[in-house]
Amino acid sequence: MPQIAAPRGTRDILPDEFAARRWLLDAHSAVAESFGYRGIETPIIESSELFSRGVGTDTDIVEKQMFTFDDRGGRSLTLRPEGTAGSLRAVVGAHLDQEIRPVRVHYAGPFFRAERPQAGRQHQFTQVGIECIGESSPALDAEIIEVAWQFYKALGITGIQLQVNSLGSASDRVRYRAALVAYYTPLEASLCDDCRRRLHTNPLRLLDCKRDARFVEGAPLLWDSLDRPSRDHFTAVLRDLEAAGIEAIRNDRLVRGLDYYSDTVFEFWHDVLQGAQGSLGGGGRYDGLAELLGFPATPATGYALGVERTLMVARALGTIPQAPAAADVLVCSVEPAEADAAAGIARLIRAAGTRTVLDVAERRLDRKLRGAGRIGTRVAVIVGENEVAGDSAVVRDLDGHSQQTVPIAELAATVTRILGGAS
RNA sequence: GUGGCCAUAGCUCAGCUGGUUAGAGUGCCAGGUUGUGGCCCUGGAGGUCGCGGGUUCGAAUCCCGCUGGCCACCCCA
Repeated sequence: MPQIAAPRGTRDILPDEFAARRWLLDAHSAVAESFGYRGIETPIIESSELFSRGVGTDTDIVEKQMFTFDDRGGRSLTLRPEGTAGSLRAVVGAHLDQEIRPVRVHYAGPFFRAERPQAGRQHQFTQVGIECIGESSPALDAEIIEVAWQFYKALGITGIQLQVNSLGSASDRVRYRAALVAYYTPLEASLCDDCRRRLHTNPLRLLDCKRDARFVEGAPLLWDSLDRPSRDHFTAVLRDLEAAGIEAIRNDRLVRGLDYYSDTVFEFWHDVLQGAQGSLGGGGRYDGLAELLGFPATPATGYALGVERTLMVARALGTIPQAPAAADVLVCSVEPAEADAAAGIARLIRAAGTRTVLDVAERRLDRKLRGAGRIGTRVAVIVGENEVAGDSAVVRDLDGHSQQTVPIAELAATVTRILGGAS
């Protein structure tokens, strides 16, 4: 019978990697909370409509990357492809923004997109993110970027490249889109296949075509279509970033793949990862999203960062801390006759708050001690015939190569002292 | 979704133009040391050669399909 494997595009997180992820996730929570963000968790399945209306029907995500299915009542549900729409639905739906403004929240969890899998691109992937909901101040755009910046710093990741741009208001974008289409339409015959498609589906995407770069040079600039408030907003964001000591690279061709963005958009890149994998995360302002979802107009801004890709960078840079040993102490019996006594001693040591592994297998003592070295415990406690007779145990300091016979009453304290002193 | 590369012990890989018992290193288990680790020596277990079909006297090796991984593109985390 064929063995069952994890589905295509999904992976198991085994203990070594689990520790590294927890390190990253804890760092993100800690940094976000240091800015006053509070944790939230929203459903992994949502109404398909949340994304078709929120993210946009013409986006790649909604067109071809969603895992969608009908529930038993015939309602269309979707495995969430991104976190912003759900977070906004949750916060505004619960009227949290009626109590405190802005509402600052952070989250972490799995997301799903049905693209062809590749390193750093899986059907199921993980993002950490924050959303700042209820106010339109440019200071908040700068604030969320600073949170991300501090997060990378906490991970020891240097060399992050921050790109920023402004998409302007919804009406600015309509105006700009028209200007772009007017510019490209006469050129249509000379465009690459992808660009001809983009011209009709998502004209803003024309800007990041690599093949038709020569046309991009002469294309109208987004900035020229922005009205005064949007220009002022973006100028203020740039000023705040500079004041925070964050280097931002203006990229007037940066357009994000989701329809709900307006004004500030940004992305984080790192060049130790090749190609598109270097895109670590991004975000921006989405003042129009709440209305698209049927809620009262509510300005908001936020970001989402890819956990797997960030870990790839941290691994490449060697900033992931060594995973702690699984336990501090190995308790082993010498002969099967001492198994019960050894188990009791292990309980005693655990009760004192020390992580303890018990080995009462029928094998030679030297193999058990070798196992202690493999696990990485710093202390071995040996329980043999003599020790049981004397209500004691041998406590061996594996780093210090010394050992002593200790009465059971003093065992836990002795172990704690060795562990405390050795580090 | 489009195109390309790849798939052999738990892991990293070797296996020449098809040839009979598929190997190495490492890890695992055991013995050397009838109660003391990290080194060393010896032995052992462990493989439907990703899956299915085809060509052939004979397939890990050649062909086709499938599955999975990787790479580029699209796009994005």
